[in-house]
Amino acid sequence: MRIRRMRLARGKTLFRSGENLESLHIVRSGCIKEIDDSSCRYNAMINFALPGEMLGLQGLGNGRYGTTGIAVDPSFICVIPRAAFSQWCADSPRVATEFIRLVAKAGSAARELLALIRDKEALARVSGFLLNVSGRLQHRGVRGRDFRLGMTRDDIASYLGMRSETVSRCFTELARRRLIRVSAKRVQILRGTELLDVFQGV
Amino acid sequence: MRIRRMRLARGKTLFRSGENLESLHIVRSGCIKEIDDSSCRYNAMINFALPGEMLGLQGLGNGRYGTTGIAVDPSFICVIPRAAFSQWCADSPRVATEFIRLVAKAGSAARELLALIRDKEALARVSGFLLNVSGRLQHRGVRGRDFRLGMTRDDIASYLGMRSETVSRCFTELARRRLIRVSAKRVQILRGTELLDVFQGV
DNA sequence: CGGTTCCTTGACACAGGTCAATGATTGTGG
DNA sequence: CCACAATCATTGACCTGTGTCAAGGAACCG
Repeated sequence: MRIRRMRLARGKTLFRSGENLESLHIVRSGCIKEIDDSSCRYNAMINFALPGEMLGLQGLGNGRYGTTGIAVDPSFICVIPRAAFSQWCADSPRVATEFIRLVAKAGSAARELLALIRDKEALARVSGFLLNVSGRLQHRGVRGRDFRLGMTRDDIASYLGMRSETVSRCFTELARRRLIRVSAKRVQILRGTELLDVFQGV
Repeated sequence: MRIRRMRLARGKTLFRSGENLESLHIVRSGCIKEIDDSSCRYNAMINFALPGEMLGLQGLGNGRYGTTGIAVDPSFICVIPRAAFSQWCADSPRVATEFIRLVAKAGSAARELLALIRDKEALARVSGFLLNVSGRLQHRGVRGRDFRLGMTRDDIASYLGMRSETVSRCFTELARRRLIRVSAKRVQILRGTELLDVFQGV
């Protein structure tokens, strides 16, 4: 049961919702979005994985992928066969406990997003989203203030529970205030502190 | 390491956010709401546990309670010491795997709520909420079409990402259409099928 | 029985959804 | 490498759902 590596072109599908969960994945480079195609909404993005992050954990609940994973940027992926994963858990309770921890953490990500969407207005959501991406990139040691957002505005909109027009307006407004700079898919964070203020609704 | 049972009066706190996770809990009767007091919002309910359901799972990620648990009805609770839980996991990989499943499922509940809030308007959210409670009660074999909602309108509102006034208006509207009957905290579901239609936004 | 908390209802305002038109970017085939 | 088409992003004008504020009534509790 070897761990494989693979390349995935933009727009290609890594796994499909409902399929048997054969492998877990780790993103080495690029970006994979998870969409919920069970939803009536078209293209409802419910998560996205940046370099260093894991995919498929929530599917362990019932052995099937709960989402469809699509590359929004050319990506490089580690593939961990499920059998290997199960073997590790069986071999070592310590590993199993660690995985419980990981899965629980994946759940709390959903909870954070929930809080963002329930309690904040549009501009705060977009600020929070940008800070979240920035933080996650920095956490892995890369360029956290100047990055490419491979996903479309529609993806971001469905992720944040709003419309792409509103996302666009928020980007424009934050740029007008000189907190960020945007050109197409490239985003620069100019004033992180003030962006945090907007996020927290000061 | 015995499993204890305890009684909890309405309004009493079962555990507090940030405290060391000493036990997991199962609700035998009554209802426990979990609120997120880290949020700036007052009384932000992020979950509630009905009879037969487990509490605290998402806290396994870091060994602390992530929420505060409060009884909204007089409740009867099973207390499982964390040490007992860890012991089971260490003794049997099978139990550990089962817990991974449970924790993953707890995460998917958050995801469902997320979908409800992102994609549906107020009336659909309230319908979905009522169907959810009804289904969970029936799942445990009890009166699923006629139940008491111990929590306040404010709790429901914060759970569903809206205002208590709007929750009230939705209840009134559903009652006007004769899909439910409401008197204070008592709710009867009269036409489940049509309620489902409203939920799905027909 | 009186006070407190909770619920309902109405009037009004505004954030964000909707629709439509234009411009920018990306991808493709010659 | 360029030209053309398709997709994606931006902006404006308008409209609607839900938040906000306020007032009155019902339920609950000591």
